[in-house]
Amino acid sequence: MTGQVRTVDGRVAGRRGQATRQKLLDCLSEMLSSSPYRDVKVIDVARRAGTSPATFYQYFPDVEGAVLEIADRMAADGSALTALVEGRSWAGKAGWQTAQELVDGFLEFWKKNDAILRVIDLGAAEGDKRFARIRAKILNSVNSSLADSVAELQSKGRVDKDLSPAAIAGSLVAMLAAVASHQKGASAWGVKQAELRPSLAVLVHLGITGRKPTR
Amino acid sequence: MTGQVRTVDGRVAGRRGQATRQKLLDCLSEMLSSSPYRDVKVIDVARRAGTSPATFYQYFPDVEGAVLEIADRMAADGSALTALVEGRSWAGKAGWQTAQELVDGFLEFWKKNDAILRVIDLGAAEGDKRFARIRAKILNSVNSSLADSVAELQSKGRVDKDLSPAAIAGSLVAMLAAVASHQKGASAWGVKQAELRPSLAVLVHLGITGRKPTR
DNA sequence: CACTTGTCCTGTCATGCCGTCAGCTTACCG
DNA sequence: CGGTAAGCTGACGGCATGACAGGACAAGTG
Repeated sequence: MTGQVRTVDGRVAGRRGQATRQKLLDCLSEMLSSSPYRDVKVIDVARRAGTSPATFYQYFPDVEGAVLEIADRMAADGSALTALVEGRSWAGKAGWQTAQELVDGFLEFWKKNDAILRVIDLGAAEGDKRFARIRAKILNSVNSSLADSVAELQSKGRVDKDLSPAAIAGSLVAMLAAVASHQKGASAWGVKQAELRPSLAVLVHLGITGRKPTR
Repeated sequence: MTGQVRTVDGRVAGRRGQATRQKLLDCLSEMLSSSPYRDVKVIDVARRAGTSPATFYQYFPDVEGAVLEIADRMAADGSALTALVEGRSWAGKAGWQTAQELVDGFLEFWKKNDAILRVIDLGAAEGDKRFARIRAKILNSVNSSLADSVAELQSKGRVDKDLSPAAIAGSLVAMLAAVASHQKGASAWGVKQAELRPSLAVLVHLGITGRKPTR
């Protein structure tokens, strides 16, 4: 599946080359965490990696290209989110449990990858299809599974039948992503971190099942 | 309240100066809509405004400074969102009406100002307090009003009392903002635009009142 | 061991944007 | 009409970008 790693000018990268390439990606990741996306410069990344700008351009067309690579890898890793919803029950106490674990997993994942996720979100919002695809890949793993649950509860008459399951699931997932990406600044709008988790869990449970959770 | 407009080097701006300044802001706004934030350069803005980069730096410290100015004005304008929730009822059919109009107003506002709102969101997520404050200013107008409604319904026993009203309201508002900022790309994750509105309205109504809307 | 081959890195260069300054032009006012 | 402050820009040093050719290095070959 993963073809050979290639440089911009078409050579195949060997062991040493892949190591520097990886180091550049790592340093770029750190830079994204510590400074605004707009101010991340190739020369800074190269310096931090102990190499020169020319080397960077041998492996990536530009900063955006490298960011896409990081995002792609994280997207693959992000399929771990699927485990949070796949095969879970939304009935009774188990449903409350499911909602809580989904929220926790989401916040955790976002906290761990906040820098790159910010950039993906921006790219997608700006209309860049490559970023939009990656964002969809990450969220869809949760999204489609939630949509299935909604559709199932619809057939039992618990949820309004003329609503689109995908739209409900998508909105809830977007909510989780949005809150997660601003969780650091939550206190700025007068909410304590600890209050966020239960509230989100209740909202998710309400949205999926149409009922308040039984704890 | 609004002090005199001043240039970077301390002069007071006269009629002509304020016009140029405004033109620069307008052009920057257009640039933000048409190209990625990362690629917006001072020289492009200046060229489009029919002036020189040096002039830009006379009125703004840098691109970010000008963006903050645009954001600030929009935040003032954005208090129009307050009208969507202030003094509205969440009971019965009126409640469903309120939810729908809130969603509509939100999506509309976002569609009109998507470019600048994207940048504000990014800045806030990156931890810049100036952007966070502006974002809070926009969202708080809706947020606090919603929180009041939740608190009121809590006292009637309709909503769980150990949940933070501010956290619930904040999460719902974050959802609206997130979906709004990705509404163009909604089809990418398999949802039609038209399906979004009712789903969001239902979720908001559920979150605030704890009950499905009666239509 | 010298030689070859192909990968890997960097010095260097042209180009273009950044951010600042001195200085020129324009408008206003007594 | 002269003085004063506002308004604008040309020009400049500095730095990032992106391309290239060539040197360093490791591994295989006779």
